[in-house]
Amino acid sequence: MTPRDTNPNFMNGVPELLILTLLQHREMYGYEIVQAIRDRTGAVIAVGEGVVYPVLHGLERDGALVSRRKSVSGRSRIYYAATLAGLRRLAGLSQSWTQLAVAIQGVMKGGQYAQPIQ
Amino acid sequence: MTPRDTNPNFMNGVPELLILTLLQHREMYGYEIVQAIRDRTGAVIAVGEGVVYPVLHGLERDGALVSRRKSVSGRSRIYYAATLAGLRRLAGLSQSWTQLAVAIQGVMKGGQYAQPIQ
DNA sequence: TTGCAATGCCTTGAACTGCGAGGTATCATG
DNA sequence: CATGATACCTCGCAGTTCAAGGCATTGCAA
Repeated sequence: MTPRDTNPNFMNGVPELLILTLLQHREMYGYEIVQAIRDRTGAVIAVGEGVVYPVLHGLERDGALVSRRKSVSGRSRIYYAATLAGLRRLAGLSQSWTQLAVAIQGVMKGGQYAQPIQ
Repeated sequence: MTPRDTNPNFMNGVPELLILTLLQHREMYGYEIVQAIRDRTGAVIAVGEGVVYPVLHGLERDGALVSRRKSVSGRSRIYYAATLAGLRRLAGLSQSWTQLAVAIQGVMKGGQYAQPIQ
């Protein structure tokens, strides 16, 4: 039922991977996640709120995350934490990504697979 | 004018990267490229002809590739070779991809960038 | 010889993701 | 009191990729 499962598009799902990775150990809220991704990647990856919030909602709908409202110094925030299903999902995404990166790296390094010209 | 340049989508362009990488040293034809990508990635990446041919046409239109018709054992093939512009484009894509992979790797490995909690 | 698989080219429509732009509200600072 | 930062959200577009199909030829097998 989840569209992500029916579509074998090999590239997508990186925002989801990053978000789950960040939520792996401690709970965070949306706005914080946006900045964490920007900061930790040296602004190489800068996913906006228009990406993060829908992903958070989708993951919660799928039971990969749970949320709770919390007020911190007069600010109302929605903290998200990974569930067991979320961690499992992370494991899958993580493996897929590694596999992909290795495959691409392999083609780029190239040489060893190159068949002799003619 | 090239749509690829106006869209800051950080994920895309992998088929293009792979194709230019393969054409870096020797000319190949579309059908061959499809299989080369499948073979060299251990079927981790399996872009179809519906992906490869449009990319080839676009790259040729942009002057990154040149094509020539060739008949080999009764088969008519269109061989593509990278131009200087194509090699420059490959260099850019290659760097972008590496940057992206490193950034994601960094978040996944995690720890070292993590700001102290509190 | 007749059919099927592989080779080789191509296009089309749909799907999905990701993005910018915009909207709301609160708080702190100048 | 106005501006920027915080914090949430949604909408509709755009771009990439994909599956599915169509066409023609070759070669092999039944």
